[in-house]
Amino acid sequence: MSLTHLQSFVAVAEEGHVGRAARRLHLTQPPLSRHILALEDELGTRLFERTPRGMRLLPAGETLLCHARRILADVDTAVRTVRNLSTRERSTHPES
Amino acid sequence: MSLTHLQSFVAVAEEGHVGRAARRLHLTQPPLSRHILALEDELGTRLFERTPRGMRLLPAGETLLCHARRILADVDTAVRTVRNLSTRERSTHPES
DNA sequence: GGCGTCCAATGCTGTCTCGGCATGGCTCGG
DNA sequence: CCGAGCCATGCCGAGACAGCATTGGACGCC
Repeated sequence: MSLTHLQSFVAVAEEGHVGRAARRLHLTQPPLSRHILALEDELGTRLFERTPRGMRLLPAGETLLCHARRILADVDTAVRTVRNLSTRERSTHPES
Repeated sequence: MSLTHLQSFVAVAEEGHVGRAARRLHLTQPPLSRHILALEDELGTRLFERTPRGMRLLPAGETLLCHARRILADVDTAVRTVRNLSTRERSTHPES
C-alpha cells in the first residue's frame, strides 16, 4: 500500500477508465492497471467491476475512495504546513 | 513522500536514535538515515537536531509527527475497514 | 591530550521494483 | 465477421533501494 497506489485508485475511480486516468496522471495504462490489481490483492477484494465500457466502483471501492481522499488530503496538508512553518521561521530569523 | 518514509520518521522520532529505530523496523541504519534526509530535503527544512546522543525533534519535526501519526492511523483504518467489509460480504453471500 | 566509544552520514554494489512497449483476450456495434 | 475500444499480461531496461563497509565528528575516560 503506497500513496502512489492510492492516487492511482482515486484517479481511476473518478475517471471510470484506466486509460483516461493514466493520461491524467502522466502515466501509461499498464502500470496503472497493475496498481489497481495490487490494491485489490492486498485488500483481498475486488474494488471495481470491469465492464466493456470501463471500470465501475464496487461497494468496497466506494469505502476505500472516502478513506483514500482523506489520506491524500492529509498528506497534502502536512507537506504544506511544514513547508510554511519553515519559510516563516526563515524570515523571522534572517540568518544565524 | 511515501508511507515508508513517514513510518521511518515516526520510529526515529519516538526512539530518538536512528539505530534503535532501524532495529524496530527490521531495517539497517543507513537506509533509515537516508529516509530522514529525503524527507528533510523534500520539505525544505531540518526535522531533527543531530546531537552526539542521537536525534532530537525540531519544531518542524513535532508538527510533522502529529500529521504523520494521523496519516498512518488513517491508512491502517482504511485497510482494516475494507478488509472487514469484504469478509462480511463473503459470509453473507456464501457463493454466487 | 590521546584513545576508545557511540552516533549519523556517505560510497558503493547487487538486487528488485516499476514504468513503458507490445500484445492478448474479451465485448460490442456495424 | 470485422474493427474498435477496453483492461490484463509478458517482457525488458532504467532507476530505486537495502545492506555492507567506512568515514567523520563529539564525548568520556584514563
